[in-house]
Amino acid sequence: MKSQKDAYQLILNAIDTGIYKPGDRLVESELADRFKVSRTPIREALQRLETQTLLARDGRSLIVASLDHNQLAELYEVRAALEGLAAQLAAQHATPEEVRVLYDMIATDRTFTDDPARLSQANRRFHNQIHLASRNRYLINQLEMVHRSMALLTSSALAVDGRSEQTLDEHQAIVEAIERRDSEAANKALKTHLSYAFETRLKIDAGEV
Amino acid sequence: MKSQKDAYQLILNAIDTGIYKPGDRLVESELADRFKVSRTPIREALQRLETQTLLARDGRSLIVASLDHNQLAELYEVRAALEGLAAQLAAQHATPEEVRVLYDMIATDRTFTDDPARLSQANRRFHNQIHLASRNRYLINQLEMVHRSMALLTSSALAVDGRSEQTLDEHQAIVEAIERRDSEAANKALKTHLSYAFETRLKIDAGEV
DNA sequence: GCGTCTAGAGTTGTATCCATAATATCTGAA
DNA sequence: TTCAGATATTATGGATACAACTCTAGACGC
Repeated sequence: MKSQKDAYQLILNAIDTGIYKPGDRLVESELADRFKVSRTPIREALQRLETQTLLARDGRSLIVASLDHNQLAELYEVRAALEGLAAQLAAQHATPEEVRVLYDMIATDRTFTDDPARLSQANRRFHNQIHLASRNRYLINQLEMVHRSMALLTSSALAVDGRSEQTLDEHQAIVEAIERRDSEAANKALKTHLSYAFETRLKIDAGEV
Repeated sequence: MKSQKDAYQLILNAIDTGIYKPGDRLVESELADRFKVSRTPIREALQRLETQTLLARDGRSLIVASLDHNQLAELYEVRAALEGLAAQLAAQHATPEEVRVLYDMIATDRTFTDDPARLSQANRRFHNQIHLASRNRYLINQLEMVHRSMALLTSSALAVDGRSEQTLDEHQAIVEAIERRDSEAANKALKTHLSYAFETRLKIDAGEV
């Protein structure tokens, strides 16, 4: 049975896989048709997506949100603050087991630095693990939203030459700070990491245009 | 005409005015009845409120979210990070006019330090003004959500003896840092301010129980 | 008397219908 | 040819009807 949660996921996937691109108008009846459900669950899913700012209003209708240069910069500022806080809290709360898991992740990730898609997923899991270690559910939620916005609306920045190795080195520095329980250093290390990531993205965007 | 936005506001107000308290179950047909609209706009409003974590699921039904001690602490941590960032950015972007407005607000607020309700509203406006000066729309959004959670789910912390004057002195310090364009100091001043505010809240909660 | 199964009421979830608003198109005139 | 006005089509928002699911209470059997 299709349900409201399904409709939400289905639309999310459709946006994710590029069936609907930023700026595209989403027509309820069209979505209902595509996913073989009535307009009701579609409408509710769309509203959810709208409140999460993944969709935007254009007059009366909804379009897939897009991030212009300024918005991307703004998003990165907020993300840096939240991720920095997560690292800081992780340094305070992470158990030895969690630290080991983080180290293991980095070690594993080093074995496929030439597979950007897989690395991107691994990157996501790494950051997620830090979020969880923060022991702050509200923060975890906020970061999930931030990541969703970024994941859907931008392509991966890990395909640049040498960026993979650099990324993992930065990850290493973050985990070391967490292991030392040095929350200040962890905060800073994560912010630095994101700063480089943002820089890389900007370079990609500049080149692609 | 009742509309979906109205339903959202109506439910929000109903929670705000204590008609529905944290933990209360919200029955769609009951709300529809109360507000003289059909279940459709009610449902959409409820979904919005749920994604904003003002409502939580309990099995199949929705209840008004509540903040326990831990959640309140978690919320304050995130709020401090975001408000700190806002102050930091405000120090970078605020125009002289905006700084003057902030100073004016403090001056005005000093004239009614004995009216907690009015002061609470003024406090809200003051912080809002700083948010706007950050020039970061995403951040403004996030902070609006944080404030909504806190405003709905906790009573004001400004009714404590002497806290009003102290609050305004802290506000003064924040604005001075912004005026000096000292973003680091602004960040710190706002975080300190919130730290005291949280401390006050904890004292209230401890006394009330 | 206790446990389980069934029947029923109540609530959420889905589909469809209707009304209204917005937009696009077509026609006519300048 | 272009602009304006009117009309027609289409999409969204709201109401209602219907189905599925859950939880409870009562009855029957062990």
